[in-house]
Amino acid sequence: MLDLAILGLLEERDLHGYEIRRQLRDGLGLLANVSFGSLYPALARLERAGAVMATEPVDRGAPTRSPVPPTGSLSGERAVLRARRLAGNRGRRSKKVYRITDAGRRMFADLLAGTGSADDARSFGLKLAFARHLAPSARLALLERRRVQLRQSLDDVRAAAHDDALDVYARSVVEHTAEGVEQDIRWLDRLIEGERANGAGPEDRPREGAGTR
Amino acid sequence: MLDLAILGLLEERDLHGYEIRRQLRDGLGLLANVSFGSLYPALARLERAGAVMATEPVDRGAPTRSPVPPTGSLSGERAVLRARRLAGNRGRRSKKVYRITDAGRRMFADLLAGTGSADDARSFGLKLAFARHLAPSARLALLERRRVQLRQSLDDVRAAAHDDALDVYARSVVEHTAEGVEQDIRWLDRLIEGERANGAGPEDRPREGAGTR
DNA sequence: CTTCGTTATATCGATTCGATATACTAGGGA
DNA sequence: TCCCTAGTATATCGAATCGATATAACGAAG
Repeated sequence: MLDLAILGLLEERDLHGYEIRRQLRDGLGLLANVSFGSLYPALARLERAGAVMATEPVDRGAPTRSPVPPTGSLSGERAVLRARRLAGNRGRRSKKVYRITDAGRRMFADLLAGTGSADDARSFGLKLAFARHLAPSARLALLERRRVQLRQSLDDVRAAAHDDALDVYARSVVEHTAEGVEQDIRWLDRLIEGERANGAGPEDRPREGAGTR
Repeated sequence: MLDLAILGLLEERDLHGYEIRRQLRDGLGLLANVSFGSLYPALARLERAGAVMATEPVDRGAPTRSPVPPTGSLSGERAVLRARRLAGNRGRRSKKVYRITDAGRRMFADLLAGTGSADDARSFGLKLAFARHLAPSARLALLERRRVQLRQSLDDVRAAAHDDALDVYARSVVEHTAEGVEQDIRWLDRLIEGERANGAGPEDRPREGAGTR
């Protein structure tokens, strides 16, 4: 899930972890508010899998220092770092800038088109946010798969609403959930209609429509 | 999160794990469909914490058998079980029926009233579903806390929508998210109004003011 | 000069999920 | 009779994610 988001951003340009988080939060809002506790392990995972590679930023004067070895005393470690700083190491904290690889691009395409684990609202929202990378037919398929899932969800939640053992509060929760699903379905229907209108053209032309930024 | 749901159901009556899952799924729908991979660890956790206790169901003819020891051969283990069955052990698979303790009831009250980790939609929905166990003032406080959070979310997601680097698909996702939050707020407003109308009655006098002081 | 806010990477424990294994019963055909 | 499936029931495993926390550097404010 996170992998998709990371690779999607790296398709555009090279980024470091902090920047990835910011773009996800500022760009997609709540939907993609990801914590560092999942982001950094995810980046390490993707690097291990060969989907991304870490590149040293060029603006460093000195090569990356090895981590400070534990001395058993906090002040000891601080002393080491202070010595380094005073010794003329004026470089910034090393940023690890990540670049997507060919394998990563393949992985992104698979994640985006694949039917696996697209069943929660967040995964779907993320996929749709990157839907410009899909061929029109695959985009339509994504929307229709999601619609089928939501129809099923609506049936389930309506069945739950018929349970007469619910008190006012539980019932309100269930009914509000149903309304949310209905709104989702109407949204999907508008998107599907739009896709069909657009896709009426002759061929799949992946003409890019995103801003350059 | 799961702890709250489990304790809430056990407040009503004793239940075993499978039944807890069914009631959560059938009663609250999507909001509370929980997997066994979280349910059973949660029950073990609560038992360790002394919040619930496992009681043997009375309808067993024989005491619970110890687990079949590994013989190194599958057919060997099957043979043991077959022998048991043929020997007259007609009992069902042992169900572990859980009962809430006094400590569990206290824990439930704390989880329900506590402001901690109430920030996601699922936790809030769950709390509201059990809101009949709250004093009217605490119920109102829960709703108003949630409303503040949603207002903040709405600001965030609207800020995201102003990002002009978004293509049509990403923008649609963000706008739909905003609509969902708006709908949530309207729902909350209806609930809050209902609470105020109800709470005007002489019923519940909470003594210590849950609001302004 | 010290404190504060921001940028930046990283790890930890806890929770949750999905998949899987095991055990038992009941019913429906072949 | 014998097997196959479906339902009930408990349990564990690995992986993903979160929230909290630690560490580090730096510029601006005071």
